[in-house]
Amino acid sequence: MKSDALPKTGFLAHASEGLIRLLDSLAVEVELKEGEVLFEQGDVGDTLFAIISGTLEFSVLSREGRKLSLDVMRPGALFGEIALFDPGTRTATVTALEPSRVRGVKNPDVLRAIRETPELGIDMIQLAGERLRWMSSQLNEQVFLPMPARLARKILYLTVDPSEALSTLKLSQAELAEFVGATREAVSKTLSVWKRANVIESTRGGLHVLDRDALQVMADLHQI
Amino acid sequence: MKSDALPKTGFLAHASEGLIRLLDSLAVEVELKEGEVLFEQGDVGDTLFAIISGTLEFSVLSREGRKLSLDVMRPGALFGEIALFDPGTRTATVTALEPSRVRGVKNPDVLRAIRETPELGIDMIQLAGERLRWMSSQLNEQVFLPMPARLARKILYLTVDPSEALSTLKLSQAELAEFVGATREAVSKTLSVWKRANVIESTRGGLHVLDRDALQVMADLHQI
DNA sequence: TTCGTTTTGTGACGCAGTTCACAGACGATG
DNA sequence: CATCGTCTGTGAACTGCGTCACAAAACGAA
Repeated sequence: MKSDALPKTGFLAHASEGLIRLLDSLAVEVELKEGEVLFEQGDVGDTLFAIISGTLEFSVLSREGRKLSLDVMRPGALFGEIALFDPGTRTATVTALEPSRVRGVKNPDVLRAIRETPELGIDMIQLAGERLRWMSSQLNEQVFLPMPARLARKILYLTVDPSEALSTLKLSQAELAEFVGATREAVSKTLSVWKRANVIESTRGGLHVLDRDALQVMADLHQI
Repeated sequence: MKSDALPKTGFLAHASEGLIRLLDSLAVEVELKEGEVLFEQGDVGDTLFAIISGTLEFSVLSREGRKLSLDVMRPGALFGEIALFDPGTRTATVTALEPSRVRGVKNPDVLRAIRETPELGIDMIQLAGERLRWMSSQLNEQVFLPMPARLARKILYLTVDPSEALSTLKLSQAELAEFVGATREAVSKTLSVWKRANVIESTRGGLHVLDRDALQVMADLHQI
């Protein structure tokens, strides 16, 4: 079961000992294949997860099945905290982008642990705070920024990963479009312009950032 | 200072004793005039607030000064929880819509109280969970729903208040537009249609809901 | 190599909402 | 009651982006 140690990256990098212990002792490990769904928006769930290895996608769905991807989560990330204390349905869908392993702790176990170790409660509130801040920024971008600015931001955000060499992003234009909340065609047209301006270069199923500063400018510009 | 007892509505209705005691003993009361800003997006803040009386507006701003109003908060509501444990700036602006009184507790006091009474930490996490769920639904609506559906939803949401008689909403069309994330003109045109269909009636600076069910339908329709 | 499939590139067209520009309507205030 | 500022209604023009409709690459498999 507990095949590997917890990564010391992401949220876990600065988590309290109580949380580490909780994840080490009471967690159940789950293995996910590429493309497999851990949970879906609307499911009832009472489990908090930590990523041991792999990358998972975090997205929300409209009633008609349109999808808005919000984040790619990496080892050390914690998620699923909403459903923990507020009994209800999941507000997002989490899918494995590659073979991954996560560890889950259930509601009652976390509650018990918090009553024993209040520090753990503070950890959880901090986690919720970060998520809230993040959601708030997403709402802001989606509402106020035009598509090209959102695209530039997502590309910048998704390529800050230190593990990836040279700012490469391996997402198809269709997937990128889901992150940006636009159509594949619109994304394709904007990327074409940026390619001609030597801001990025692209291959089938991926793209390189050549001029980060130029993208930074696009991200702030609210017209073209 | 503590001129009044805490209301037993909103989040405070089901809050733990520890939270009530915290707000009764360590909180500082603040009086707000109509239109006064309690805190602004970008401010640094470390205070959690509870509304004693009045109504406050919760909104986010774009860099260019465009505003998206998200909620009207009433007595018993708790807010400002993000900045509590995650040292950073406020993600929203809170303004008094009428003369109001709020009580605030500072970060260190809450932290100390949580370490003494873990139950309080669970309260806070639950609050954060509710807020997260709410933000998530807002993001969903803003991204996926066309303007008339968003308008119908906001009207329905803002008129569920039991204290107001007969589903009256006292907001100008310009203010409503800020809630919906659209222009005043667009809102005006949609309201005109609904008036002609006897779904609502409107006066200067306010509106009555006549046919809640019809609005309900509009809120779900994704076209027209 | 030669298919078949999945991605990418682009154009034509439509439409929801914005912007701009007024014209009335209402309610305060002198 | 006359006037002024703030709301409301509505049209015309513009536009960003979605929808539709292909064509051209890129890649895998046979």
